Amino acid sequence: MAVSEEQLKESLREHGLKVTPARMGVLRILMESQVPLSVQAIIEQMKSLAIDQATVYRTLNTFETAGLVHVIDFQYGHGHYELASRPHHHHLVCRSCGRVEDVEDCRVLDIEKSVVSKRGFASIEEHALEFFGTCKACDRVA
Amino acid sequence: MAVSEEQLKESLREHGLKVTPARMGVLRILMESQVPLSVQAIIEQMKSLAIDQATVYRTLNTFETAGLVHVIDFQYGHGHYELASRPHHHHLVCRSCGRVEDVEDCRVLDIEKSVVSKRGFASIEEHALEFFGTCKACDRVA
DNA sequence: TTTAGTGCAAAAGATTTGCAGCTTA
DNA sequence: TAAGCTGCAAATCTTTTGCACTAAA
Repeated sequence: MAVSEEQLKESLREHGLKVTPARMGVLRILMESQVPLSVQAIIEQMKSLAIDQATVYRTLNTFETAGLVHVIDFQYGHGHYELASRPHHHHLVCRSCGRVEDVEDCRVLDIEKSVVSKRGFASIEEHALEFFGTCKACDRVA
Repeated sequence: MAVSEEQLKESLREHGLKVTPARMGVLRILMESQVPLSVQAIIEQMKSLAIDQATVYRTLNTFETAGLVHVIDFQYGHGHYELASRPHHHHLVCRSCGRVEDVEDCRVLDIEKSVVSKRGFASIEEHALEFFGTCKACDRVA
């Protein structure tokens, strides 16, 4: 879980970014999280480092442009950030408790291939796939 | 493309909603659109009917709760609304020009089944799948 | 008539930006 | 040192809400 300073610095440099306390902080939070985080959750955690929210927004945008993070949509009206370095996967979201699980099994590539060949599209760079349902714990309560 | 007043009224009543000019207007805009629309685009169109933006927001929330519309995420930071009555499909979005095409071919159900059986989830109610790429027109220009 | 919907204006939230000062490479 | 970050405060934008009034069933 714990991430070393060196890992953080190396990761930033690999993406051509300067090393600063704000970036180290945001990156550490994302690296140590098991689930995608909202901007607000990150801002909240960054307060302990006395980092301004404007900086958090700027940092996340920088990270996104640098390809360091992805934005995931859980249909809450705002995105959630996740490290782009994680292996390709999707999410399973419980609409009752908000619990999020990863889904490694991705068979979307077949669909992609046929979509590209049948359509007027030149290429597909990315796809987003999320599942929404009810987890067993919530189901038992209901 | 044109939608009759009767169709609009019937659709609203079917969902247990009162018939009002604001609702007829928003519903007509969604019915006549080939693509999912942002709230701002709808507000813009509703100005010609002298309907306030607060009413548009309220109307869209009402529609969503009533199951009349779905919100789609194109990763622009805000959702796009689409009629829920349309047959199940996904979207192909050109990141260059914003063009949106429907993808009828959905083979996600297989994934869903295995996800439910292997995981601690009781049920899956919905999934969201969007593709992002470059359309041929944009590809030629680039 | 009764309940629900709407306009208007204000409030609340979320995100972005200008600018001066500070830090990184 | 030069270029790029950051804090702070203000500006923008987006969405929600209170309330009096109006319209739908």
